[in-house]
Amino acid sequence: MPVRERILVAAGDLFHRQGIRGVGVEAIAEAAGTNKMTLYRYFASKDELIAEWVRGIVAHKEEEWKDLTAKHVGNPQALLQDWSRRTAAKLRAMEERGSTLGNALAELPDPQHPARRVIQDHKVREHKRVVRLCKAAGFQDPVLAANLFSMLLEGAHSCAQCIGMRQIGEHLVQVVDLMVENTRQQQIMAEYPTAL
Amino acid sequence: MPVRERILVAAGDLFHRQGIRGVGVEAIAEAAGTNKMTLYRYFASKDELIAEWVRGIVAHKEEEWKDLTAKHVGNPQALLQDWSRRTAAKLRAMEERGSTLGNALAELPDPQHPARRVIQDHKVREHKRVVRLCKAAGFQDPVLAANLFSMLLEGAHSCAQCIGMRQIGEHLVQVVDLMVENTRQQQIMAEYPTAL
DNA sequence: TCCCTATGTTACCGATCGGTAACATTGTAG
DNA sequence: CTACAATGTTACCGATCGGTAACATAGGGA
Repeated sequence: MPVRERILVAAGDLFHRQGIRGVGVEAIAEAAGTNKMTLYRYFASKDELIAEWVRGIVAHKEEEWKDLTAKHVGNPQALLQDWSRRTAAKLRAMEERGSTLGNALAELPDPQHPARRVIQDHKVREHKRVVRLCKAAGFQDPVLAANLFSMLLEGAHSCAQCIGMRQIGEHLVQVVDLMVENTRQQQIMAEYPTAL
Repeated sequence: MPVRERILVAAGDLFHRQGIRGVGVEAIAEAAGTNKMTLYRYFASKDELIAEWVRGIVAHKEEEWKDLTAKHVGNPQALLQDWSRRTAAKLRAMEERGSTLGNALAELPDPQHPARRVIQDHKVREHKRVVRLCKAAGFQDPVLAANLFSMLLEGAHSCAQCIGMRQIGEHLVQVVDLMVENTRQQQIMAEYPTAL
């Protein structure tokens, strides 16, 4: 594994577990099996390293969206359900610490920080995608539905820390399934009451 | 205003705007119109100051819950609606930065940190309260409903940063109203489709 | 062999941070 | 006035941090 990649992986691991501001470049270099000098030969500054790490996460998420749209072409309902299931699966693997990008946003209050823009742009793109999906899925108020989805998915990461990951994950897919099933059979939310 | 309180207010303001780790004790003392020495005569350490600040926030929230329960005694549905409306109102006043406690949790990864326990205990208490409310409100699956509420309310703070505060706030109360109206008339979610 | 590139090593810089000691100042109650 | 308690001032400590300079080492291709 090339040095640069090892540094990014080590940095990501430490950033996520100890917080961006809670870890120094020296610790990152050591965790990557190298030293500070080499790190600074690949990244101009710690902030640039942070930004590059965030860019990697965002790129990975966008890739996943590509997979999802390719897999469920012409079936936005199934796409939304799959999305919630993947999120729930990730929740189960996420111990203690909440959303990576959410935490990063909390730790980088400076609006000028390069990483902030990357995250916000990505969230805006994601939201637009969800609105489009909800429109295609036949929701009568696609923006409302998309905001509901976003709130649920984002909130799941926060709640999972204090309530259980398993329960939150299961209920997340349960609610999303209900919403989607509801649009599938035009006569809406017939079984929603039984579940709630 | 007594010194100790001024320090707590100044600290809270700076913590929220610049991040806990992004502000030094000297800046806090100056913002409070005093100096570092006096600060350390009231707080044993920065971590204790953080913990005390968090205790204040949590106490304020618990107080608000007392108000809510006193105001809507015997009417859990109205309570939940009022809760969502107050949250939406706070969202409108929250510029850029997300949930204060959520950010604090992200900035204090150490499980041993005194402030962490305070936040987590509070969230657990809050969740139990919401479960009890959902049971009283007649939801068929109170735990599922409570988790849904929690995800929505928590997620609203995250989403408000990238989508608009106003829109998220409005949609939050809209969805909560639908859920609550649904339990009021046993015949469930009749108008939910029209809205979504 | 020679050289060039990538990486490691060490030492260091200036800044900032949390926290403390010693002393000066102020204001108020008796 | 005096005495005491609260607050301000200054200077400092040790640790850590982000970042750099200078030099050593290694390894591979010509």
